[in-house]
Amino acid sequence: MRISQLFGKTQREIPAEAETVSHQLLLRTGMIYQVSAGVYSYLPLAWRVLKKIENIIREEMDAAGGQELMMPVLQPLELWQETGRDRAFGKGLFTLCDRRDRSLCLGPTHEEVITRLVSQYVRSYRDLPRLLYQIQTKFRDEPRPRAGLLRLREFTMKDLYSFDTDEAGLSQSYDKMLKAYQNIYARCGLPTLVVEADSGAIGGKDSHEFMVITENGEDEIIYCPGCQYVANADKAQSIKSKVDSEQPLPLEEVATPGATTIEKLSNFLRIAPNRTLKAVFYTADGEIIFAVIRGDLEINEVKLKNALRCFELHIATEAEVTGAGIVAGYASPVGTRNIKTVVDDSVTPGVNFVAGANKPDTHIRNVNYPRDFKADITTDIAKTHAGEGCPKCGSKLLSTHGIEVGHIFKLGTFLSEKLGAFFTDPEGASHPVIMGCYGIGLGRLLAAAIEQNHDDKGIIWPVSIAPYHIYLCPLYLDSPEVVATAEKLYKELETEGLEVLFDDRQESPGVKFNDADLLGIPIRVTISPRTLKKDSAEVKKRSEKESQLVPLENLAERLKGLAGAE
RNA sequence: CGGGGUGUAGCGCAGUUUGGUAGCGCGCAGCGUUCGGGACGCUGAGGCCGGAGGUUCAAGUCCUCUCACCCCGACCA
Repeated sequence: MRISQLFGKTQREIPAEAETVSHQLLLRTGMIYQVSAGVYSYLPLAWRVLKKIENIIREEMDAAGGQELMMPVLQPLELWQETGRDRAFGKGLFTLCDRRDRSLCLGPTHEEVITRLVSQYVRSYRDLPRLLYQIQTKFRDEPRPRAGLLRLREFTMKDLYSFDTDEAGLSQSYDKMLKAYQNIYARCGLPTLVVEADSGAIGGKDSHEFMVITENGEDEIIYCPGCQYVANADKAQSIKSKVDSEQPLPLEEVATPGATTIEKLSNFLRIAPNRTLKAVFYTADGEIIFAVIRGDLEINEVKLKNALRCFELHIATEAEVTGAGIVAGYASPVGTRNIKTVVDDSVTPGVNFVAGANKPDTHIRNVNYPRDFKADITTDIAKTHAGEGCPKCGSKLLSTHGIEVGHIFKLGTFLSEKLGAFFTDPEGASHPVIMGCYGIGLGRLLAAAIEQNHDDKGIIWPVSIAPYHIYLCPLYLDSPEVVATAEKLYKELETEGLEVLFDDRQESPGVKFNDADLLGIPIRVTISPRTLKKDSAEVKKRSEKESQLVPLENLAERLKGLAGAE
């Protein structure tokens, strides 16, 4: 490709819109153009990269036994109502009406469609297992699209769905995908970490995420230096510090004017925060919920949401709280009736906690579970922080950040049951098909690759996903010899199957070199009167500082080796 | 949805306080001199000042309403 003909231009200045490195570089290189929040056009360079990523994914899916198919973006809302997941996605679902006033949605994913499809064609255990996948545009009305391609409303995703007869089969499918995913990231030049994850709106049990570790990633990862434990902070558990048990003492009111926070309360009463109870109100699908946790801990809303099995959860508004007859700042589980209460397991050992009294400026001492209050649910709803003890080995946990570039789930049977995907076993009995699903966002992968591979000059593409292999860079185009050599080499290299970006522009060396670095093409080949004196070209890898002179004679061969080798 | 911010040429910005002919740098076009890490000179093109309504002799600037985008929080590939 001749740069003079290429659609798209590099930009010298950093667009004000962009804060993330990948976003800045994608804009500066002229690879993407924003159409609307979280919606982009992909220019030729970006599209080439995306197609390469897509092909790597396709090859690995096929190698793992996947069969590619295609399903629609436009889906009847009814299908989503059948599984109830229209509510799970909530406002994230793009919905619309057709001319007959039928409700449709733009598919945020395709489990419903494929499960219905499978229900039609899978009848017997002989039809299983199956691994089906598609690479398709998906739509999610994200509350906040951001960081260029890292969080989009319209994005391309590869989704594979597995269908098995039993748990062992599901585990096999799951492992196959886990390995296939590791191959994909390795081939894309992206080191990733496999992390235990929460399954969110997709639902299901086991779930892992693939994380690219970068300090500015939006996910927090908790990991253990002592063992193999790694988990998303939303999911991570830890050993909660212990507070010595005591003999339960009788309840006792105490005046605590102005002590509306745990900090003020513990200062006022001169007790450690872990001897107090923190009470937080939430509204879960419209119902007021009471969450109780030890004062030194915080509530993890993802865990709380899972415990409640609700669709929508937010901290209760003041109106919602007072409407339920509760005094904010002095709320207490003691004596609270008719409100569903979720209690963190840190609270259950009795240690004479201080809790609110449900009246202004008053707390109660010596509150103990279950003597003084009841819990509808007792489980772990605490945020896990670095520094706490690893749940597996007890070492101190550490934390880092990452970008989620893939997510795999064991779904089980809830979708197949609801959508009627059953098979008959050898004994003639009917069972729901056991499902798994496995997703990778292509744009996100591309952005993560840039986050991971760049310097202050620009992108440093891994060869496997680079838009071109070679940046052919002739200097001094007023020299006929330079032009002739470059033109000849351009044809030669392309004949050899190398992908060449030919900088045929009449620009100064500085401009060309800077663009070469910005665009991050793995190998730069410079031709100038200086190199021609030695019948050579200068070859420089983007990833290395040093260049070398290579004789023109077998240059094509040498370059082929370089491009293939990485 | 809550909080913060920004909309003026393709990009980065000034101008808004105090209303009075819309500016700068980069980029773009032409000519010339240059040329191994974003060269220089001259000439030129390019603007519904995000949109609507209002105040005024006069609005980029003042008032009202609105829209879009970015950033921080709750969601996710």
